[in-house]
Amino acid sequence: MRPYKHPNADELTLERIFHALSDPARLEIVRHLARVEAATCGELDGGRPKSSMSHHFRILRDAGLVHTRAAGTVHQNTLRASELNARFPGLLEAILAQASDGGSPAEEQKATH
Amino acid sequence: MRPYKHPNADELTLERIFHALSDPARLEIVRHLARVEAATCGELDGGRPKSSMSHHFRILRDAGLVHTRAAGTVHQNTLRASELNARFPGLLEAILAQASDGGSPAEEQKATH
DNA sequence: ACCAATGTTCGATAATAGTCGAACTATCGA
DNA sequence: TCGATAGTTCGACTATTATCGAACATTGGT
Repeated sequence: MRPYKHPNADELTLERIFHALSDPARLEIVRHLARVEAATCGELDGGRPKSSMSHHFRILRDAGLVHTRAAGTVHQNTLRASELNARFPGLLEAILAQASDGGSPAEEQKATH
Repeated sequence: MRPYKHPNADELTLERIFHALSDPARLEIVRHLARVEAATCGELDGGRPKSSMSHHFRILRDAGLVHTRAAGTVHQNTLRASELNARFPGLLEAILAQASDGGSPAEEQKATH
């Protein structure tokens, strides 16, 4: 559990990002993080075991979508929104587009800017 | 080989789209289609057998990214750019962003608008 | 020091996905 | 009608990925 390895913004590949987002659990995590700013792994499990969540978070980290930082006994996850917007303009906007079907469009502004 | 089944714009899901784009061959196909307007399956194989290409095109069709229309003995594939832009604004822009690394940004304008 | 809580890592298993040859279908041209 | 061309479908094999329990590590509180 030594410090996490996060890829630099210029090391990200869309292929890896798309793979990370192709899983429903992970897409849900990303959308949730877009709304809440920061969240622990435990807050986002949908009844899934910890080992599964850890797996998904690792893939999100490796893809460069999520940043994880240990804060005491808890690990805070954040969307790497500004870096993603800089490297792939429009991507986050697209990810959150469908989530707003029937919801408030204003909700998304937090993460896309 | 009866007429292809293409999902309607409102039936598309990001999960399916992201899965379709998570394969390097398919991402390459989409990027190529963004530049050329229309292309046959055969034009886009990278030495891969026809059965593999057919598989990839089916996934791209099912995801709603590509439209295929039989034109004589050939099948013309096109990016469903306008529908994708309407449903997931920013998505195509993001897909083509990385492709322009070191290339001409003007190239992409064709498909994103 | 001990305990509880939060995640990670490991290993096994199951599910999903990509690859490719071969047989098949449909269309066009001679 | 025969042959050539473009893709699809099928089936088998391989590889990648998801799931989950169990053991482990780290931190904070008492």
